[in-house]
Amino acid sequence: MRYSRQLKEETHNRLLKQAAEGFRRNGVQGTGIAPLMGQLGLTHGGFYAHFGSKNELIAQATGPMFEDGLAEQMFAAADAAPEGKRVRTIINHYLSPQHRDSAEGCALAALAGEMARQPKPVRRAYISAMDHRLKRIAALLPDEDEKARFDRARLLVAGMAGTMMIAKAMTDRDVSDHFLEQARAFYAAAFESVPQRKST
Amino acid sequence: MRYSRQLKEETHNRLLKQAAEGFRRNGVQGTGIAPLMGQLGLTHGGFYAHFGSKNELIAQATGPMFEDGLAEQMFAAADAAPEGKRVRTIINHYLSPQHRDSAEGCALAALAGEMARQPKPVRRAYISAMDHRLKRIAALLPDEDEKARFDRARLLVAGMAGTMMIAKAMTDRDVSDHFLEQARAFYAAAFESVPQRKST
DNA sequence: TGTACATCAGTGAACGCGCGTTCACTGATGTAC
DNA sequence: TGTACATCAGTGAACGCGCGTTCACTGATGTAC
Repeated sequence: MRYSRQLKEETHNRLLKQAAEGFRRNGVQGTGIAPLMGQLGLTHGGFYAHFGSKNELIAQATGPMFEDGLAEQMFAAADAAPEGKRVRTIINHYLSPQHRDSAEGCALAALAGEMARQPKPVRRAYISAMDHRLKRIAALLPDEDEKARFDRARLLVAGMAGTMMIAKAMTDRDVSDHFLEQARAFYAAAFESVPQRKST
Repeated sequence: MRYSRQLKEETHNRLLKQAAEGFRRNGVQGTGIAPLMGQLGLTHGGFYAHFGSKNELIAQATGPMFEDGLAEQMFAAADAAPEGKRVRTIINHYLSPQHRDSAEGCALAALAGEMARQPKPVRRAYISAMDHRLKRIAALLPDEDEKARFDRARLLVAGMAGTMMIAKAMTDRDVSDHFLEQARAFYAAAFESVPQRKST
Protein backbone atom coordinates (compact mmCIF):
# COMPACT_ATOMS: atom_id res chain seq x y z
CA MET A 1 0.00 0.00 0.00
CA ARG A 2 0.98 3.62 -0.33
CA TYR A 3 2.20 5.57 2.70
CA SER A 4 2.23 9.30 3.42
CA ARG A 5 5.10 11.49 2.25
CA GLN A 6 6.04 12.34 5.79
CA LEU A 7 6.28 8.67 6.72
CA LYS A 8 8.57 7.99 3.78
CA GLU A 9 10.92 10.75 4.82
CA GLU A 10 10.91 9.43 8.38
CA THR A 11 11.66 5.92 7.16
CA HIS A 12 14.43 7.26 4.96
CA ASN A 13 16.07 9.02 7.89
CA ARG A 14 15.69 6.07 10.21
CA LEU A 15 17.30 3.95 7.50
CA LEU A 16 20.28 6.30 7.25
CA LYS A 17 20.75 6.38 11.00
CA GLN A 18 20.42 2.63 11.42
CA ALA A 19 22.80 2.04 8.50
CA ALA A 20 25.39 4.43 9.97
CA GLU A 21 25.26 2.51 13.22
CA GLY A 22 25.48 -0.86 11.46
CA PHE A 23 28.46 0.25 9.38
CA ARG A 24 30.33 1.49 12.45
CA ARG A 25 29.49 -1.65 14.38
CA ASN A 26 30.04 -4.37 11.78
CA GLY A 27 31.70 -2.65 8.84
CA VAL A 28 30.21 -1.86 5.46
CA GLN A 29 30.60 -5.41 4.18
CA GLY A 30 29.26 -6.81 7.45
CA THR A 31 26.00 -4.88 7.26
CA GLY A 32 23.34 -6.53 5.08
CA ILE A 33 20.28 -4.87 3.64
CA ALA A 34 17.73 -7.46 4.80
CA PRO A 35 18.80 -7.33 8.49
CA LEU A 36 18.96 -3.54 8.28
CA MET A 37 15.37 -3.29 7.03
CA GLY A 38 14.38 -5.86 9.61
CA GLN A 39 15.71 -3.60 12.37
CA LEU A 40 13.19 -0.97 11.25
CA GLY A 41 10.40 -3.57 11.19
CA LEU A 42 10.34 -3.58 7.38
CA THR A 43 11.11 -6.18 4.73
CA HIS A 44 14.11 -5.99 2.43
CA GLY A 45 12.21 -5.36 -0.82
CA GLY A 46 11.19 -1.88 0.24
CA PHE A 47 14.81 -0.78 0.45
CA TYR A 48 14.89 0.11 -3.24
CA ALA A 49 12.12 2.67 -2.84
CA HIS A 50 14.72 4.67 -0.88
CA PHE A 51 18.10 3.91 -2.45
CA GLY A 52 19.15 2.76 -5.89
CA SER A 53 21.80 0.46 -4.46
CA LYS A 54 23.75 -0.36 -1.33
CA ASN A 55 26.54 1.93 -2.52
CA GLU A 56 24.11 4.82 -2.68
CA LEU A 57 23.10 4.07 0.91
CA ILE A 58 26.73 4.00 2.02
CA ALA A 59 27.46 7.33 0.36
CA GLN A 60 24.36 8.94 1.89
CA ALA A 61 25.06 7.46 5.31
CA THR A 62 28.55 8.96 5.59
CA GLY A 63 27.14 12.11 7.18
CA PRO A 64 25.24 10.31 9.96
CA MET A 65 28.25 8.00 10.42
CA PHE A 66 30.21 10.86 11.94
CA GLU A 67 27.38 11.90 14.21
CA ASP A 68 26.88 9.81 17.30
CA GLY A 69 26.28 10.23 20.97
CA LEU A 70 29.89 9.86 22.05
CA ALA A 71 31.07 12.49 19.59
CA GLU A 72 28.42 14.95 20.75
CA GLN A 73 29.46 14.36 24.36
CA MET A 74 33.05 15.01 23.37
CA PHE A 75 32.27 18.33 21.69
CA ALA A 76 30.02 19.40 24.54
CA ALA A 77 32.84 18.72 27.00
CA ALA A 78 35.33 20.59 24.83
CA ASP A 79 33.04 23.61 24.50
CA ALA A 80 32.55 23.66 28.28
CA ALA A 81 36.30 23.43 28.98
CA PRO A 82 38.45 26.54 29.46
CA GLU A 83 40.19 27.68 26.28
CA GLY A 84 43.57 26.18 27.09
CA LYS A 85 42.10 22.75 27.89
CA ARG A 86 39.94 22.16 24.81
CA VAL A 87 42.40 20.18 22.72
CA ARG A 88 43.21 17.99 25.69
CA THR A 89 39.50 17.37 26.27
CA ILE A 90 39.08 16.16 22.71
CA ILE A 91 42.14 13.92 22.97
CA ASN A 92 41.14 12.48 26.34
CA HIS A 93 37.64 11.71 25.11
CA TYR A 94 38.72 10.21 21.84
CA LEU A 95 41.56 8.11 23.22
CA SER A 96 39.57 6.89 26.22
CA PRO A 97 39.06 3.25 27.27
CA GLN A 98 35.30 3.87 26.97
CA HIS A 99 35.65 4.72 23.29
CA ARG A 100 37.81 1.62 22.78
CA ASP A 101 35.26 -0.58 24.56
CA SER A 102 32.23 0.72 22.67
CA ALA A 103 31.11 -1.72 19.99
CA GLU A 104 30.62 1.07 17.46
CA GLY A 105 33.64 3.31 17.59
CA CYS A 106 33.91 6.43 15.49
CA ALA A 107 33.48 6.40 11.74
CA LEU A 108 37.20 6.84 11.23
CA ALA A 109 38.39 4.02 13.50
CA ALA A 110 35.68 1.64 12.33
CA LEU A 111 35.75 2.27 8.59
CA ALA A 112 38.90 4.02 7.37
CA GLY A 113 40.53 0.73 6.40
CA GLU A 114 37.54 -0.50 4.47
CA MET A 115 37.08 2.85 2.74
CA ALA A 116 40.32 2.46 0.80
CA ARG A 117 38.59 -0.41 -1.08
CA GLN A 118 35.29 1.36 -1.76
CA PRO A 119 34.31 2.91 -5.12
CA LYS A 120 35.19 6.56 -5.60
CA PRO A 121 31.76 8.13 -4.97
CA VAL A 122 31.61 6.41 -1.58
CA ARG A 123 35.12 7.55 -0.70
CA ARG A 124 34.34 11.09 -1.82
CA ALA A 125 31.31 11.23 0.47
CA TYR A 126 33.28 9.75 3.34
CA ILE A 127 36.17 12.23 3.06
CA SER A 128 33.72 15.09 2.70
CA ALA A 129 31.92 14.05 5.90
CA MET A 130 35.26 13.73 7.65
CA ASP A 131 36.29 17.22 6.50
CA HIS A 132 33.08 18.59 7.92
CA ARG A 133 33.86 16.97 11.24
CA LEU A 134 37.47 18.20 11.10
CA LYS A 135 36.32 21.80 10.89
CA ARG A 136 34.73 21.52 14.32
CA ILE A 137 37.95 20.14 15.78
CA ALA A 138 40.06 22.70 13.94
CA ALA A 139 38.15 25.47 15.68
CA LEU A 140 39.56 24.23 18.99
CA LEU A 141 43.21 24.24 17.92
CA PRO A 142 45.59 27.06 18.84
CA ASP A 143 47.17 27.58 15.41
CA GLU A 144 46.96 31.05 14.00
CA ASP A 145 45.26 30.70 10.62
CA GLU A 146 42.29 28.60 9.58
CA LYS A 147 44.06 26.55 6.93
CA ALA A 148 46.83 25.57 9.35
CA ARG A 149 44.26 24.63 12.00
CA PHE A 150 42.41 22.37 9.56
CA ASP A 151 45.60 20.65 8.48
CA ARG A 152 46.69 20.15 12.08
CA ALA A 153 43.27 18.77 13.01
CA ARG A 154 43.56 16.26 10.19
CA LEU A 155 46.98 15.08 11.35
CA LEU A 156 45.67 14.74 14.89
CA VAL A 157 42.51 12.87 13.97
CA ALA A 158 44.30 10.52 11.55
CA GLY A 159 46.87 9.65 14.19
CA MET A 160 44.27 9.15 16.89
CA ALA A 161 42.15 6.96 14.59
CA GLY A 162 45.08 4.63 13.88
CA THR A 163 45.86 4.54 17.58
CA MET A 164 42.26 3.67 18.46
CA MET A 165 42.10 0.87 15.88
CA ILE A 166 45.17 -0.77 17.32
CA ALA A 167 43.96 -0.24 20.89
CA LYS A 168 40.72 -1.99 19.84
CA ALA A 169 42.62 -4.88 18.24
CA MET A 170 44.68 -5.53 21.39
CA THR A 171 43.63 -8.49 23.51
CA ASP A 172 45.36 -7.47 26.72
CA ARG A 173 43.36 -4.80 28.48
CA ASP A 174 46.26 -3.48 30.56
CA VAL A 175 48.55 -3.18 27.57
CA SER A 176 45.80 -1.37 25.67
CA ASP A 177 45.09 0.98 28.58
CA HIS A 178 48.77 1.79 28.89
CA PHE A 179 49.09 2.36 25.17
CA LEU A 180 46.13 4.76 25.18
CA GLU A 181 47.59 6.65 28.13
CA GLN A 182 50.87 7.16 26.32
CA ALA A 183 49.03 8.23 23.20
CA ARG A 184 47.00 10.82 25.10
CA ALA A 185 50.21 12.32 26.48
CA PHE A 186 51.87 12.25 23.08
CA TYR A 187 49.07 13.93 21.14
CA ALA A 188 48.44 16.47 23.88
CA ALA A 189 52.10 17.48 23.84
CA ALA A 190 52.09 17.70 20.05
CA PHE A 191 48.83 19.60 19.53
CA GLU A 192 48.23 21.73 22.60
CA SER A 193 50.60 24.43 21.41
CA VAL A 194 51.34 26.01 18.02
CA PRO A 195 54.21 24.14 16.38
CA GLN A 196 57.35 26.19 15.85
CA ARG A 197 57.60 27.31 12.26
CA LYS A 198 60.25 25.67 10.09
CA SER A 199 62.96 27.88 8.60
CA THR A 200 63.39 27.14 4.89
CA MET B 1 45.98 -39.10 -4.46
CA ARG B 2 48.62 -38.78 -1.79
CA TYR B 3 51.48 -36.31 -2.22
CA SER B 4 54.95 -36.17 -0.69
CA ARG B 5 55.54 -34.58 2.71
CA GLN B 6 57.77 -31.92 1.22
CA LEU B 7 55.09 -30.94 -1.27
CA LYS B 8 52.53 -30.55 1.50
CA GLU B 9 54.83 -28.21 3.40
CA GLU B 10 55.45 -26.21 0.24
CA THR B 11 51.74 -25.95 -0.45
CA HIS B 12 51.11 -24.91 3.14
CA ASN B 13 53.64 -22.09 2.89
CA ARG B 14 52.38 -20.93 -0.49
CA LEU B 15 48.90 -20.88 1.01
CA LEU B 16 50.02 -18.68 3.91
CA LYS B 17 51.84 -16.28 1.63
CA GLN B 18 48.97 -16.05 -0.85
CA ALA B 19 46.48 -15.57 1.98
CA ALA B 20 48.56 -12.80 3.54
CA GLU B 21 48.59 -11.00 0.20
CA GLY B 22 44.85 -11.52 -0.29
CA PHE B 23 44.04 -10.22 3.18
CA ARG B 24 46.13 -7.10 2.68
CA ARG B 25 44.66 -6.51 -0.77
CA ASN B 26 40.96 -7.26 -0.17
CA GLY B 27 40.57 -7.58 3.57
CA VAL B 28 39.92 -10.72 5.58
CA GLN B 29 36.23 -10.80 4.72
CA GLY B 30 36.97 -10.05 1.09
CA THR B 31 39.29 -13.04 0.64
CA GLY B 32 37.50 -16.31 -0.07
CA ILE B 33 38.90 -19.80 0.33
CA ALA B 34 37.91 -21.12 -3.10
CA PRO B 35 39.55 -18.23 -5.03
CA LEU B 36 42.59 -18.51 -2.75
CA MET B 37 43.05 -22.21 -3.52
CA GLY B 38 42.41 -21.46 -7.17
CA GLN B 39 45.34 -19.02 -7.17
CA LEU B 40 47.60 -21.94 -6.22
CA GLY B 41 46.07 -24.12 -8.95
CA LEU B 42 44.20 -26.21 -6.38
CA THR B 43 40.53 -26.80 -5.59
CA HIS B 44 38.82 -25.54 -2.45
CA GLY B 45 38.23 -28.94 -0.82
CA GLY B 46 41.91 -29.47 -0.18
CA PHE B 47 42.06 -26.42 2.06
CA TYR B 48 40.97 -28.41 5.11
CA ALA B 49 43.98 -30.70 4.85
CA HIS B 50 46.00 -27.63 5.88
CA PHE B 51 43.78 -25.58 8.19
CA GLY B 52 40.88 -26.47 10.43
CA SER B 53 39.02 -23.29 9.53
CA LYS B 54 39.40 -19.92 7.89
CA ASN B 55 40.06 -18.38 11.30
CA GLU B 56 43.01 -20.72 11.77
CA LEU B 57 44.38 -19.58 8.43
CA ILE B 58 43.99 -15.93 9.40
CA ALA B 59 45.78 -16.48 12.70
CA GLN B 60 48.63 -18.36 11.02
CA ALA B 61 48.92 -15.82 8.20
CA THR B 62 49.46 -12.85 10.52
CA GLY B 63 53.22 -13.41 10.47
CA PRO B 64 53.53 -13.35 6.66
CA MET B 65 51.09 -10.41 6.58
CA PHE B 66 53.76 -8.16 8.04
CA GLU B 67 56.45 -9.37 5.66
CA ASP B 68 56.32 -7.95 2.19
CA GLY B 69 58.62 -6.50 -0.40
CA LEU B 70 57.95 -2.86 0.43
CA ALA B 71 58.66 -3.40 4.14
CA GLU B 72 61.94 -5.16 3.37
CA GLN B 73 62.95 -2.29 1.10
CA MET B 74 62.12 0.13 3.89
CA PHE B 75 64.27 -1.67 6.44
CA ALA B 76 67.11 -2.10 3.97
CA ALA B 77 67.07 1.65 3.30
CA ALA B 78 66.98 2.42 7.03
CA ASP B 79 69.91 0.11 7.76
CA ALA B 80 71.91 1.74 4.98
CA ALA B 81 71.15 5.27 6.21
CA PRO B 82 73.47 7.12 8.62
CA GLU B 83 72.43 6.76 12.24
CA GLY B 84 70.75 10.13 12.55
CA LYS B 85 68.62 9.59 9.42
CA ARG B 86 67.15 6.17 10.14
CA VAL B 87 63.87 7.24 11.69
CA ARG B 88 63.30 9.67 8.88
CA THR B 89 63.96 6.95 6.33
CA ILE B 90 61.31 4.75 7.91
CA ILE B 91 58.82 7.62 8.01
CA ASN B 92 59.52 8.71 4.44
CA HIS B 93 59.11 5.17 3.14
CA TYR B 94 55.98 4.40 5.11
CA LEU B 95 54.21 7.68 4.41
CA SER B 96 55.15 7.73 0.72
CA PRO B 97 52.74 8.13 -2.21
CA GLN B 98 54.03 4.77 -3.51
CA HIS B 99 52.84 3.00 -0.37
CA ARG B 100 49.49 4.76 -0.65
CA ASP B 101 49.12 3.76 -4.31
CA SER B 102 50.03 0.12 -3.79
CA ALA B 103 46.96 -2.12 -3.82
CA GLU B 104 48.17 -4.09 -0.83
CA GLY B 105 49.39 -1.66 1.76
CA CYS B 106 50.88 -2.81 5.03
CA ALA B 107 49.13 -5.21 7.37
CA LEU B 108 48.33 -2.38 9.77
CA ALA B 109 46.81 0.05 7.28
CA ALA B 110 44.90 -2.69 5.46
CA LEU B 111 43.57 -4.69 8.39
CA ALA B 112 43.69 -2.84 11.72
CA GLY B 113 40.05 -1.75 11.38
CA GLU B 114 38.80 -5.22 10.58
CA MET B 115 40.87 -6.79 13.36
CA ALA B 116 38.80 -5.10 16.05
CA ARG B 117 35.92 -7.34 14.93
CA GLN B 118 37.86 -10.62 14.75
CA PRO B 119 37.74 -13.36 17.40
CA LYS B 120 40.36 -13.16 20.14
CA PRO B 121 42.82 -15.82 18.87
CA VAL B 122 43.06 -13.98 15.56
CA ARG B 123 43.60 -10.65 17.30
CA ARG B 124 46.22 -12.15 19.59
CA ALA B 125 48.18 -13.48 16.62
CA TYR B 126 47.86 -10.15 14.83
CA ILE B 127 49.11 -8.08 17.77
CA SER B 128 51.93 -10.54 18.36
CA ALA B 129 53.05 -10.23 14.73
CA MET B 130 52.82 -6.44 15.00
CA ASP B 131 54.94 -6.47 18.16
CA HIS B 132 57.56 -8.49 16.37
CA ARG B 133 57.64 -5.91 13.63
CA LEU B 134 57.72 -3.06 16.14
CA LYS B 135 60.91 -4.39 17.67
CA ARG B 136 62.73 -3.84 14.41
CA ILE B 137 61.53 -0.26 14.24
CA ALA B 138 62.24 0.32 17.93
CA ALA B 139 65.90 -0.52 17.29
CA LEU B 140 66.12 2.54 15.04
CA LEU B 141 64.73 5.01 17.58
CA PRO B 142 66.95 7.29 19.64
CA ASP B 143 65.32 6.72 23.05
CA GLU B 144 67.61 5.51 25.77
CA ASP B 145 66.07 2.29 27.06
CA GLU B 146 64.54 -0.61 25.18
CA LYS B 147 61.08 -0.41 26.75
CA ALA B 148 60.78 3.29 25.92
CA ARG B 149 61.89 2.65 22.35
CA PHE B 150 59.26 -0.04 21.89
CA ASP B 151 56.51 2.17 23.25
CA ARG B 152 57.59 5.05 21.06
CA ALA B 153 57.73 2.80 18.00
CA ARG B 154 54.16 1.69 18.70
CA LEU B 155 52.93 5.27 18.95
CA LEU B 156 54.69 6.13 15.71
CA VAL B 157 53.44 3.11 13.78
CA ALA B 158 49.85 3.48 15.02
CA GLY B 159 49.79 7.14 14.02
CA MET B 160 51.31 6.45 10.63
CA ALA B 161 48.88 3.59 9.97
CA GLY B 162 45.87 5.82 10.62
CA THR B 163 47.41 8.49 8.42
CA MET B 164 47.99 6.01 5.61
CA MET B 165 44.42 4.68 5.76
CA ILE B 166 43.02 8.16 5.40
CA ALA B 167 45.50 9.03 2.65
CA LYS B 168 44.30 5.88 0.83
CA ALA B 169 40.65 6.83 1.29
CA MET B 170 41.13 10.29 -0.20
CA THR B 171 39.95 10.78 -3.77
CA ASP B 172 41.96 13.90 -4.56
CA ARG B 173 45.55 12.97 -5.30
CA ASP B 174 46.96 16.43 -4.59
CA VAL B 175 45.19 16.70 -1.26
CA SER B 176 46.44 13.25 -0.32
CA ASP B 177 50.02 14.06 -1.38
CA HIS B 178 49.94 17.25 0.64
CA PHE B 179 48.51 15.46 3.65
CA LEU B 180 51.26 12.80 3.50
CA GLU B 181 53.92 15.49 3.22
CA GLN B 182 52.66 17.24 6.33
CA ALA B 183 52.49 13.93 8.16
CA ARG B 184 56.08 13.05 7.26
CA ALA B 185 57.23 16.38 8.70
CA PHE B 186 55.09 15.94 11.80
CA TYR B 187 56.23 12.41 12.67
CA ALA B 188 59.86 13.17 11.86
CA ALA B 189 59.79 16.16 14.23
CA ALA B 190 58.13 14.08 16.93
CA PHE B 191 60.26 10.93 16.72
CA GLU B 192 63.70 11.93 15.47
CA SER B 193 64.79 13.07 18.92
CA VAL B 194 64.27 11.76 22.43
CA PRO B 195 61.17 13.41 23.95
CA GLN B 196 61.86 15.63 26.94
CA ARG B 197 60.97 13.81 30.10
CA LYS B 198 57.89 15.01 31.97
CA SER B 199 58.34 16.31 35.50
CA THR B 200 55.78 14.74 37.82
C1' DT C 1 65.29 -55.46 -2.51
C1' DG C 2 60.34 -56.57 -3.52
C1' DT C 3 55.56 -56.79 -2.28
C1' DA C 4 51.22 -55.57 0.19
C1' DC C 5 48.76 -52.27 2.28
C1' DA C 6 47.65 -48.14 5.00
C1' DT C 7 47.90 -43.25 4.68
C1' DC C 8 46.33 -38.84 3.38
C1' DA C 9 46.88 -34.41 -0.01
C1' DG C 10 44.01 -33.00 -3.08
C1' DT C 11 39.32 -33.55 -6.05
C1' DG C 12 34.80 -31.99 -6.97
C1' DA C 13 29.91 -32.40 -5.88
C1' DA C 14 26.92 -31.00 -2.36
C1' DC C 15 25.34 -28.73 2.17
C1' DG C 16 22.83 -24.59 4.06
C1' DC C 17 23.19 -19.89 4.26
C1' DG C 18 23.24 -14.87 3.42
C1' DC C 19 24.13 -11.60 0.06
C1' DG C 20 22.31 -7.62 -3.35
C1' DT C 21 18.81 -7.05 -6.51
C1' DT C 22 14.31 -7.73 -9.19
C1' DC C 23 9.48 -7.95 -9.61
C1' DA C 24 4.45 -8.69 -9.57
C1' DC C 25 1.61 -7.39 -6.02
C1' DT C 26 -1.34 -4.56 -2.46
C1' DG C 27 -3.98 -0.86 -0.84
C1' DA C 28 -3.94 3.68 1.63
C1' DT C 29 -2.67 8.29 0.13
C1' DG C 30 -2.57 12.17 -2.96
C1' DT C 31 -4.68 14.44 -6.82
C1' DA C 32 -7.84 15.81 -10.52
C1' DC C 33 -12.48 16.58 -11.47
C1' DT D 1 -17.10 18.72 -0.40
C1' DG D 2 -17.45 14.13 -2.82
C1' DT D 3 -15.99 10.78 -6.18
C1' DA D 4 -12.72 8.35 -9.38
C1' DC D 5 -8.38 7.10 -10.26
C1' DA D 6 -3.29 7.25 -10.47
C1' DT D 7 0.61 6.87 -7.50
C1' DC D 8 4.02 4.46 -5.02
C1' DA D 9 5.95 2.74 -0.07
C1' DG D 10 6.30 -1.44 1.40
C1' DT D 11 5.51 -6.92 0.81
C1' DG D 12 7.46 -11.33 0.09
C1' DA D 13 8.81 -14.81 -3.30
C1' DA D 14 12.44 -15.52 -6.40
C1' DC D 15 16.93 -14.57 -9.06
C1' DG D 16 21.93 -15.96 -9.35
C1' DC D 17 25.89 -15.90 -6.78
C1' DG D 18 29.68 -16.68 -3.46
C1' DC D 19 30.57 -17.98 1.04
C1' DG D 20 32.67 -21.65 4.65
C1' DT D 21 32.44 -26.33 5.40
C1' DT D 22 31.63 -31.49 4.68
C1' DC D 23 32.38 -35.76 2.48
C1' DA D 24 32.96 -39.93 -0.42
C1' DC D 25 36.50 -40.48 -3.56
C1' DT D 26 41.29 -41.25 -5.91
C1' DG D 27 45.81 -42.86 -6.31
C1' DA D 28 50.80 -41.87 -5.50
C1' DT D 29 53.64 -42.03 -1.37
C1' DG D 30 55.31 -43.93 2.90
C1' DT D 31 55.75 -47.95 5.73
C1' DA D 32 55.74 -52.74 7.42
C1' DC D 33 56.96 -57.22 6.20
